[in-house]
Amino acid sequence: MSNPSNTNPAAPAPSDFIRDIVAQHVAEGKYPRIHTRFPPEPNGYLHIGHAKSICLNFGIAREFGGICNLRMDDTNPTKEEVEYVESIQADVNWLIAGWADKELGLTPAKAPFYASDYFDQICEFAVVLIKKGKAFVCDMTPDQTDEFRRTGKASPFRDRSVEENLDLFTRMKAGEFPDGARVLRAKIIVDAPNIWLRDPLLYRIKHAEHHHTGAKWCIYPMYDFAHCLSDYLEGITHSICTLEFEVHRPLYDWILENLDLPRALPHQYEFAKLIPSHTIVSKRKLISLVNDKIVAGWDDPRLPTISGIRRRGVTAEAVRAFAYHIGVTKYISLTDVAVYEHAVREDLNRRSLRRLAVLRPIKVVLTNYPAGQTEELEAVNNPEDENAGKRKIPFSRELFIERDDFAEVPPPKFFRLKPGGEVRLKYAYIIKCDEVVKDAAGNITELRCTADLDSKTGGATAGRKVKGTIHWVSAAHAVDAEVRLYDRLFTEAEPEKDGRDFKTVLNPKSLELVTAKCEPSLKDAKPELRYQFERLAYFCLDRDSAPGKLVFNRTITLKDTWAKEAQRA
RNA sequence: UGCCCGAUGGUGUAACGGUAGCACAACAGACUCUGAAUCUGUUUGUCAUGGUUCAAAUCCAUGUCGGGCAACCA
Repeated sequence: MSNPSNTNPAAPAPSDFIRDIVAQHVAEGKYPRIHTRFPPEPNGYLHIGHAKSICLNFGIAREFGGICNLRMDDTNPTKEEVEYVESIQADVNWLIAGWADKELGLTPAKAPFYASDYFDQICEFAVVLIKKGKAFVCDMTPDQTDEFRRTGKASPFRDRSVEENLDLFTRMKAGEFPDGARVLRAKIIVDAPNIWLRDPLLYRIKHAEHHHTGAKWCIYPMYDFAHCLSDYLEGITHSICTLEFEVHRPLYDWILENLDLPRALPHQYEFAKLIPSHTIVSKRKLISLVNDKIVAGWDDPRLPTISGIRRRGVTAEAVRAFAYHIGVTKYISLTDVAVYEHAVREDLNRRSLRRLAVLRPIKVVLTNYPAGQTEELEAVNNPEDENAGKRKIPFSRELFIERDDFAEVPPPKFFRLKPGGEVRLKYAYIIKCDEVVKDAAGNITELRCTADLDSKTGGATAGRKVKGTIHWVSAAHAVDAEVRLYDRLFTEAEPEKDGRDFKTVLNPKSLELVTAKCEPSLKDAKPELRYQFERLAYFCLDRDSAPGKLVFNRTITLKDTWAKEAQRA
């Protein structure tokens, strides 16, 4: 178990500086209950970086007996869409299923939370600030506002009367002014060292339909105003976000502290977001990979999107184990994809059903095995799990083996099949290669071998030691499957290092299609199960499969020390 | 430029003034009817310079390097 806290209550829970703070608060009894939230903006698909945040927020709720709200941070109607709301919900549910479902906070309607559901209350808070003389309506153009804020100058509208501000804000809300004509601003410090305290914008005019509130509003709160108040309204105790919001924290606190709120205030804590190697995570660049048809869609198994990860066959448990391993700090670092791959392999090794399948077949004929005879051989489903049971595999005179498992001129330390050499067929016989048959062009078309008929697993000479064991499939019984061999999308750890165009370092072999020969039991492959094609890789059934048409995705290869060895030679 | 944050092996992380540990990676070996898994072992580290202290990765100062913010985005 890579994340002991997943199943073993006695194992140590993850520990990091944020959890230390939370634990301290729990010890002090500072809050009646720990309450976190995951607040994505519904303007794109969730990716592995979000997964880190989800695991952190839901994990804390889980470990400290709290709640974590999924909240759509939807304060900008021109960028957000229902399609994204739905995908976010699906991705979060998938990632926390069976792990933190009980910690998922839901609205009375059993739906996720929406910041836009608080627009009435947020608007009332704006009025409170105006009445306290702590907010004003500003008529400057966006360019002027930028200029004044950059240079630390006061807006000429800063000292409007409360009455005028109230009137203007009411009329903003009523739709009397066009987009951009006026904004509501907090009155804090015009030349504060922290830009976010230089009379920041609270509300702007946008005559736009909102995916959740429809045409009700033409003014929308800015992130800084909506976020802290949404947190407060939901009773959030620990508002955990990424490092770029660190400089916003004084504003977060200022708004809440200047509203005379009766309940305990939430506090913001920041951590470094995940930067995974060998991929890109930026929304804009992900979109361009999709639009340029470099990948097949948002859930292309090569993408680091949660939907892509899921389709690739990675389990939620593996993603959570990965999140556990990388930890949480304020240090911005590049996380080697090897850490992720290790978590995926560890999980798949434990749960996968072993199957025999040949990706690049070469025919083998056992000349001393009776034509027309078929045997059923017993095979173990999962050596890591006795309860997975056993199955039968048919064996006959003509077989397929992997092209890589035969070498006419074997390199040093090659202990697979070679002319005159012996190898064991897994669960079956030891065979010896007598003859290599080639076509006119010199391509190998067939290997003629003899089997040691007493060497069958369990048989008289079964104990004979041969160095290699290879997988195989009975030619007459094999079922074909389309197999999609996925690999890393980029050849470089940092595709955009030193400003290079990430499209120049795409891995040309990130997807390779083959038609594999599979053992017949794979006809009944199920989408919810995971398979290891022995000695090759882990696979899952793709949703493109149909009755009579098998499609498998390669999730990840087995570690291959031989490939490394062979490369060195 | 201003403000803010950070720096521990190749990579990621722990050590909360008292033996620098763990994971990944790499390498070597054992085992193996998966060149997988498993097991054993090995290599490699506190950004720099001062200071405080019996004792500093940890506290302080300065510097260096890296990052964030300076949207009517979040």
